[in-house]
Amino acid sequence: MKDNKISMAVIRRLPKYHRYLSQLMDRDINRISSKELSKIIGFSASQIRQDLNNFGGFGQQGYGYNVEALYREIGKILGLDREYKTVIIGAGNLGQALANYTNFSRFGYKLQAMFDVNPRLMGLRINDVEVKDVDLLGDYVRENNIDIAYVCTNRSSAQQIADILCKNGIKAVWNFTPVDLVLKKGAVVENIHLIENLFTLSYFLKENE
Amino acid sequence: MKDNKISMAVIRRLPKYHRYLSQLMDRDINRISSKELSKIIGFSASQIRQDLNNFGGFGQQGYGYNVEALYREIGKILGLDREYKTVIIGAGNLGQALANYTNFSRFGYKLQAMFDVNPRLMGLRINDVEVKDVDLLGDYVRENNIDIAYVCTNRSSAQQIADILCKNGIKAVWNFTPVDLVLKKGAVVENIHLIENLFTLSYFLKENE
DNA sequence: CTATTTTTGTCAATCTTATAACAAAGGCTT
DNA sequence: AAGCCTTTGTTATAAGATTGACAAAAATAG
Repeated sequence: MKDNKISMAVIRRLPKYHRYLSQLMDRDINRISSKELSKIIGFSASQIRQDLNNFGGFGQQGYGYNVEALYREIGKILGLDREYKTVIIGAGNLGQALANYTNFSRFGYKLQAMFDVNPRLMGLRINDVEVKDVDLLGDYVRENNIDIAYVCTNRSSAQQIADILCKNGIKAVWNFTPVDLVLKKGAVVENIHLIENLFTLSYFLKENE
Repeated sequence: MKDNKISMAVIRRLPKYHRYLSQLMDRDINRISSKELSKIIGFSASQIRQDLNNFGGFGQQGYGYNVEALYREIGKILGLDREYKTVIIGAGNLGQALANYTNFSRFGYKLQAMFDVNPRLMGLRINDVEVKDVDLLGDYVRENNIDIAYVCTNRSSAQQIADILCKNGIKAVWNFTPVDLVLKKGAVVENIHLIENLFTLSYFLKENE
């Protein structure tokens, strides 16, 4: 497996490969060519071969790719071969929705605790996880070696929460607030900017008319 | 305003311009150069100028861009100069979270109704919007000329819902399920694939170590 | 009113990403 | 077992996106 600088475009396609391979496994298909995969996933066969070849030759000429092996390899590349301790900050509807997603846990993202400012939510248990006072966040993250924090607060407290997280050694932040968080060098971030996605949707709606 | 084929990369940056311009307006700044904007938004000044120039020369040499005018122009490009009738399918935590977002309504996305299969949720009012039986979805969409549907169902019913929506003239689908929906030609789709975003986050986490 | 500074719009160059082409490897058929 | 067919890995080519450079326009300063 060569490791020299995979392009962003490739990385962002990997989860989709992973998902489609999982589907193939469900259908008990254990072999697939780039051409067949192209048909169902919508990327060109050439692109698929080139993408996968970034990580070493998983395929075999005249045969194609072994679905299960490829699925596992891509999982490994994405870091799904280990567990992550996660917390949710903001126990509103969105935070609760994320807490209830069984899928995340299935792939190794283990929710340890939730935090909120609202005293009425504290002590509540959602999907067997307790909502704690956000004042305890920093200590909790540090003492429990939390890997990933899902930030579902409102816009105004997001950066302040991010600062607390970074100060206490968070490794990754999943940001659901409409703010571009500034993090320390040790931490990475991915954003779900809902409103931006909705705006592009209405752009395409107009274009399509 | 030239209209000949704007690239996808540009489109996806527009909402971010819109957001930062809004911030500038809040701070009563009514003029900005590409260089200054570059510093706060993080795109290169050259890219900013080229992006904006796709839609016609909004700037003025020696002066820069008028913040409010530019904000309004980008809003217009994104289709924010009109209202959209929306529905939510799936009134679980996520559906409820979306129903409670005041931001969407502020930008013209007006929630008309919610739908669910669960009889216990029917009749419930969330943020003043009623949860209806999903069996009524098709008729409702057609009769009320719904523009956009937010699909927050589980994976297994998503495509079936999409078919109903298309058959009844939906124009856009905002898809929160981990499925790639197949739509009729008249409809556009944007996906929020949470798990894919989370996977890339753990990839970056590993890379960053 | 003139000179200087700022800053855009735009063209050219570079860098990145995607597609096409094809030799080499290996499976499959008869 | 021989020959044909499939399919990869990889290189070459094309397309797309970003950055750099600079003339022309307009503001600002003196």
